[in-house]
Amino acid sequence: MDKRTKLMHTAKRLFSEHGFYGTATARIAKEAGVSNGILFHYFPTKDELIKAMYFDIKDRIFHYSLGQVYKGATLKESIYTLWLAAVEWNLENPEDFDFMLQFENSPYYSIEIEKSHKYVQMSVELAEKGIEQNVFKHLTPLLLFQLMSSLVDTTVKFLRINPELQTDIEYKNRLFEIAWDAIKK
Amino acid sequence: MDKRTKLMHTAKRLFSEHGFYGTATARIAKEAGVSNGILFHYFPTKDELIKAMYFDIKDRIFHYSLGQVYKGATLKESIYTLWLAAVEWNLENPEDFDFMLQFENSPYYSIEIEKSHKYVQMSVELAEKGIEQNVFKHLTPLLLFQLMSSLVDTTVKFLRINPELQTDIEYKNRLFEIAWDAIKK
DNA sequence: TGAGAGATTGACTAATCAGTCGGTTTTAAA
DNA sequence: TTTAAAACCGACTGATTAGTCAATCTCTCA
Repeated sequence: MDKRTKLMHTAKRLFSEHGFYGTATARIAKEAGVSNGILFHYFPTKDELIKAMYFDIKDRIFHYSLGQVYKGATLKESIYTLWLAAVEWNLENPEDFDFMLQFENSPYYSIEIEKSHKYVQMSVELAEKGIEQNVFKHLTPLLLFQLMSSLVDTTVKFLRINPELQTDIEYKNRLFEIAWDAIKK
Repeated sequence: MDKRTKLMHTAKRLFSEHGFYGTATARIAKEAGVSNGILFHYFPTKDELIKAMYFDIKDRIFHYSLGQVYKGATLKESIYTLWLAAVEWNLENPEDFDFMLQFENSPYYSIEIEKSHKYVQMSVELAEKGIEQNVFKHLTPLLLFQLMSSLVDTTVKFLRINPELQTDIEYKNRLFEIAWDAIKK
């Protein structure tokens, strides 16, 4: 693993555990087993490191999710697949999940950053389709996406403290119905 | 206004603007117009200050909300009243809202802290009632509350970037239906 | 082989930070 | 009026911080 990746892994772990505030750059470098200088070689500032990590995580969840949906699926099937992919990815990557929550609720975050990512753009397009087909409530597509996202987050938080339910696909389906009922007409 | 309150006001503004990380205690004291020492007289550590602010905000939103619900209301009416109270309170107190989002998604937060507050306890009791009456989905009461909360947050974020909709009560009712559909059976 | 570019080091620094402390003023009750 | 506690001040400190830099190493390709 190259040092840039090592740094991001270590940073993710420390940030999710101690927050942006509680994590010194020197500590990241030390625990990653690299020199202090190389951190600033790859990431000019601590903020750049944080932002780079955000885009890296979004990229990974995007490619993971995209691999799951298939062409012939109905709208509800597609939404279900994306919902489930998001839930499971976040459960399997708890540090990424914690990092994202912190980042998206910090002053770093803005609506421009959110809109700039393909993952959001794809989801918004899907929302538009659902509205056109009169399946979704007639609301701003971006809002529908944000509602879904926040329900995914809440679901993940809940399944994290109830791990015995994580393998119960029947229960997960019931959790999906919450999100579906929220946006469907 | 006493100095303790002044400090909390200033801290809230600075934290919501620059985050916990970006706000020095010395700056809080300076902009509050008090000495550095008095901050640590009232709050032994920066963390204590942050936690005290959390409980203060929860208290205020709790008393505000409680004043709105009336005895004879149906379950849906009560939920609507609480939903609307939360949305409007957060819109009117954007700094409190930003602070809460940051806090609740930071490593400071835990499920124990959440459960410890009366606001949460009251909401959970209401959720239990809804489940008993077969009006809500049969899920953990705490989960139903958390779902509602996250939908309130998303709604507030949305109304913040669309201020022209903030006075449109008809539109707000449609936004409430999202949350209602999510939890109702 | 050699030259140039990028990767890597770790000691270093200037600034900033949370928290302390010795002392003064204000408050309120006795 | 006395007294003691609480409020208050701001200079101070030791630790920590993000970020720099001059030097060395490693890789690549001509």
